[in-house]
Amino acid sequence: MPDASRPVRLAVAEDHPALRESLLRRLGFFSDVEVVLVAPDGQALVDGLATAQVDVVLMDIEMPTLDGVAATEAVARRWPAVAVVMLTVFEDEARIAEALAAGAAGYLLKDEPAETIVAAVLDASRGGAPVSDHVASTLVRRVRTQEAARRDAARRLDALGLTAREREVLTMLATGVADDAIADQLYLSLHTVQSHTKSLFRKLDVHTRAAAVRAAADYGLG
Amino acid sequence: MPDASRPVRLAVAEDHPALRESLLRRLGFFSDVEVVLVAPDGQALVDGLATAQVDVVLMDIEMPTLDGVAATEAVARRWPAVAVVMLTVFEDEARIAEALAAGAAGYLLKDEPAETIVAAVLDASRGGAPVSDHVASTLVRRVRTQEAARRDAARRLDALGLTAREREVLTMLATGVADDAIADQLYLSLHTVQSHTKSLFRKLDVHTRAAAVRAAADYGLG
DNA sequence: TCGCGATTCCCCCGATCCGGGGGGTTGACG
DNA sequence: CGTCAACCCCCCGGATCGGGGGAATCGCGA
Repeated sequence: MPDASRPVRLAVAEDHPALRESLLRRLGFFSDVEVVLVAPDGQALVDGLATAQVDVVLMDIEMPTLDGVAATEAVARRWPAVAVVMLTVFEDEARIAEALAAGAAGYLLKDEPAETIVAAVLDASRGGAPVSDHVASTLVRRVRTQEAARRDAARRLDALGLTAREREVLTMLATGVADDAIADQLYLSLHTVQSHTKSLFRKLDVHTRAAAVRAAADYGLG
Repeated sequence: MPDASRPVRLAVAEDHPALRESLLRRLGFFSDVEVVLVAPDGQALVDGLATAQVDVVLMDIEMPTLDGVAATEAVARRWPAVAVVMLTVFEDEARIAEALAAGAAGYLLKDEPAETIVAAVLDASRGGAPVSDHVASTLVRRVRTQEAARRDAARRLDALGLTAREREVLTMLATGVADDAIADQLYLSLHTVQSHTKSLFRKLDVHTRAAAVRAAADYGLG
């Protein structure tokens, strides 16, 4: 963990020579970051990290020998204290999610001015999650869509008019448990559980247990 | 849609008088936003929007008569061109997701300086999704967790060593379709499908069709 | 007070499923 | 050229499922 009194020790992984030099030159104007490692590909970065003391990595995605996502995964596994910030031209949701899942702390687009990149590096070194505006917008859209779908599913589930007991039985049924096991766990007769499942099938408009499990999953149960 | 030549027309919904006045005073120093509507609760905001021309709303969450989330939902439904930016002390993921699902364009925490709030309002008026650093961090964490879980599920699915045909059958089975229907759709004999499902049950380590559907859902199929 | 829905329990029966078993053909890979 | 995995087909018996009845109790609101 760096403290505020010394510059953040930075590694840069970028295969394109011109972009790399341009980035290094622009970073050179800032005294609060110090580039201590430069790598033309992911493998070189991982090798270099074995000896260099690094706080933050600025990571390109498209690189030979070991791409940015795989390199991020390797760094996150072997040096969990190192914060990786992606710096790339790709702004699609899949790529962003992939990088974050691999363990990236932040995600910047390459058109950011140097001040923003430096601020992001400092933020990441303090445990923050710096993202470009456009990336934040993508994340917001993703969460919005997911959450709206979840709420809509819950609303449709409510609209089915299930009783409390039916909902309870459905929740267990949704996990793949058989009727007799449900009966045991709810202290009911097998006949009673079958009676409830019959009502459930009618209300869910399904005719097989498997379809009921599927429907329950679609409604967000389990 | 506002253009750059005129100030952004802003509405403020905040029930706490002192906070509201403080916010209005601080916003007053900026010429690129103009507060055209002030409401002490969600209902008053919605009523006011019927007559006022507003580009962006700064919305508190805890308010009487109509809370910020419900008000956001109402605004998003009736005036989809109006961008709502939450401005609140709540920073928990559930609250953030709820607000975004309701249609909020951005989400700011109340300790932001006035410059940041104004910049966020301008961003929102241009279709952006302004979020405080801490909120971005929460969104990143959420996406990271989800995506990592998804990838892990896919990895475990691969580890099962299903054949292409089995995977195909499982995908259909997971939707609740019966064996004979699977046979029809894949141009197979019922016996063949049953043969595949037997292998699937063994590899998935389940003993009922319902549990298989459940397992498939857990592995991210469907 | 009356009725209605929710909950619980029970019976029956045909269709389907589950888990064994058995084989045959093809194609890839050593 | 063998062999092994994948794919396909078949049989059967016991268990379960799905759908059809009916009935008693209880609580809550009309």
